[in-house]
Amino acid sequence: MAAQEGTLGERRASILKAIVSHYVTSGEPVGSKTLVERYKLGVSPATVRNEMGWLEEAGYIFQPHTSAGRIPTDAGYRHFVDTGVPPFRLPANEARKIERFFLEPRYELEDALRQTAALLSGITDHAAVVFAPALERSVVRHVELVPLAGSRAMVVLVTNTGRVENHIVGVPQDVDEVQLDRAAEMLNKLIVDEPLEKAPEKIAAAKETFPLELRDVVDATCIALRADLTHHEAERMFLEGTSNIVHEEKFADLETVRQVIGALEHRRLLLEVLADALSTNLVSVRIGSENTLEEMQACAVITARYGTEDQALGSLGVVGPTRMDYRRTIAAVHEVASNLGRMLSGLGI
Amino acid sequence: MAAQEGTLGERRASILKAIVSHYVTSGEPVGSKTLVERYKLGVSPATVRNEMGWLEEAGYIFQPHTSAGRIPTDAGYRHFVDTGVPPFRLPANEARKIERFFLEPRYELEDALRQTAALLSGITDHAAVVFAPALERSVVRHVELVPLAGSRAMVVLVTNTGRVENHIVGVPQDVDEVQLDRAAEMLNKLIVDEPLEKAPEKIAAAKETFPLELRDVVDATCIALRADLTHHEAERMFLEGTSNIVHEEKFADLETVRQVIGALEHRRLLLEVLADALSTNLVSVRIGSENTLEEMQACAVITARYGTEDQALGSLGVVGPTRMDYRRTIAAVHEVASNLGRMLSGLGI
DNA sequence: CCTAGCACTCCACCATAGAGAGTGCTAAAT
DNA sequence: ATTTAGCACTCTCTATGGTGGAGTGCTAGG
Repeated sequence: MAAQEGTLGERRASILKAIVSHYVTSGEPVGSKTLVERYKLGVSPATVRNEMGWLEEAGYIFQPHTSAGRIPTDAGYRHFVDTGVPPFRLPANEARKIERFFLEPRYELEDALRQTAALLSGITDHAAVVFAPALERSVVRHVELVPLAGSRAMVVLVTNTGRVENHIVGVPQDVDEVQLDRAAEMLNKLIVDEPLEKAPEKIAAAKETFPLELRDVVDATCIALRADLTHHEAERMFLEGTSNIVHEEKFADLETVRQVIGALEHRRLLLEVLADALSTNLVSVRIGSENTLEEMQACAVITARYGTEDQALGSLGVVGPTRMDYRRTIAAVHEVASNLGRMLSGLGI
Repeated sequence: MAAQEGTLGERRASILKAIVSHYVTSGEPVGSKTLVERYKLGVSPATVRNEMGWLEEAGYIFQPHTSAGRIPTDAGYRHFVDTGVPPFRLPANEARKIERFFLEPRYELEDALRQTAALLSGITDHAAVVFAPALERSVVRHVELVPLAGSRAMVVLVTNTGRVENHIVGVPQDVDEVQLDRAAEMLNKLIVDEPLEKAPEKIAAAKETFPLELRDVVDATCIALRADLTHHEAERMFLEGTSNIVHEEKFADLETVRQVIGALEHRRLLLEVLADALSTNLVSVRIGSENTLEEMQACAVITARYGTEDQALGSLGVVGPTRMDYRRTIAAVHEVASNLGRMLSGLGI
């Protein structure tokens, strides 16, 4: 029956846990009396008060002012998450909702990812973001050069992860459609089934084998691929449920809300926030001040990678107030991530 | 010197104009004294009061409570927009900002459109949305069938408007890559340079010319094209600057903010809001209750189409509080739209 | 080591009052 | 016939002070 308790005693741990649980749902600072009434702690309010004094000293909770109840600090939430989470499953109806969502047939990767973000947002009531499979380790499936008007062409790249990138390049006046086709054919021979990362160098190495008049086009394609690879990552994220940030009074003031929404819009920043989810195997939780991003210090960010056991395809997560139901949210993120991974591998991605 | 005055007298018109101007910048209900002090109306406060009484009767302004100043109604803003706008140009530095933005080289349509939305949002300080060129009247440039793992293939469609759509389809086990290539080649012969709208029927009509073993694939492609055409429009919009909705205290209460942001997230709704911009040639302004969408009745929506003189490619616009600087915003929307149109036609789109 | 009791602190709520802004009306002035 | 000055009135906003309640820390006793 002894719960994990970290470095606190068992009683202190359960008091802290009760404080977090209660505060998350009520939103009001919680006092000793409420605590013993609602949670079977088996001690008197006075004892609880003593322990709360200790917990405050240790930095797990704080008082907004003298003679108010206690509120968990970031460290308090952290302890709660680290010790209280494992044995939790989503309520059956939500689990089924997820399952059913991933059984629907999908025809478009972008669509599917955006809707996944919407699903996650809907289940958690927080803002949700999903990153498309990373290009770095993707394998080239196909390259196409499509002529456009005015001595331009479009380089279309298809990867094994279902991503389709396009890039407009200039082509010399005297290169016609037939020649473009030939260039594309040669390029395909060269880089199909190669990792995209390696593609540019492969092409560069084989440059001499291309007819002289096509070299400009090949150069441009090379640059295009490299650009897709580096610059473009931040654009392939799907953010849904921003309105949830405003929804609740869980965020103290409007200025905070503005900051958070502003930060969410900054794709590049958000990319960083979710980046390290790719390295951890399980669900990653960043609470308040644990976020390096200043605008996010009022938030908890919960992320997970999705993909196969051995290889991460991408990552997803939610952003909400530190005062959130961690157990539920973590379970939801985990569940959606693993379902998405399964679906994509079912699609042969 | 006589300003346009609509159906009101000249003096009433200029008083209304003064009220709108002042309220938009100050945010406070404006009274008769302030009015004569700041705007050279040449009459006494008492006279202004009389006229304000008339304007209130006529529904152009209202009092939040007895003995407060007046605030423009939607009809008041409407009158202001209809009479006060024509002679206005963006401040030079902003005009230059737009110009410079569109001189930068662009390689990717999606990128360009998203950044255009960000630009528009930055200039106007409102939420901005840009719709990609519509698919309906686009012309097919290229179709490609790329094999994926697990008896699936990806249909990649490139249009003359620079859009690249993709769609995953199932293919029979016994169809290999060579056959897919052949099918793609035949399809290209059939529908390249045709309007996308016509493509499915074209293919259906020529179905008999395809070898038996390819007909399933061709059918699937047909369905994919049709799906791209109909279902997918709402997904190709780029929304930026949502945080501006929260930014200002121009929106009365938080609930309104939540509603607006929620509506913005509903891509399908937003599509409708911007849809009729395609029909009007100039800038369209919808103020408050003029919006059919209930959640948007606290907003002004300003939209414009972009494209060539004779053909609209797509539309863009901003969403902000009814209390906005209409002249500036309208000028900005107009300017960005025409610049975007010019840029795209420069790209041969 | 726990608990009951108690004095203390501070917020949240309410009522009250006064200042200020702006109005509508009336009567005088142009 | 308009316009203006004057005035009483209304309503909000802010500050003020008082009260109740929740919650605490401390102390003394179990």
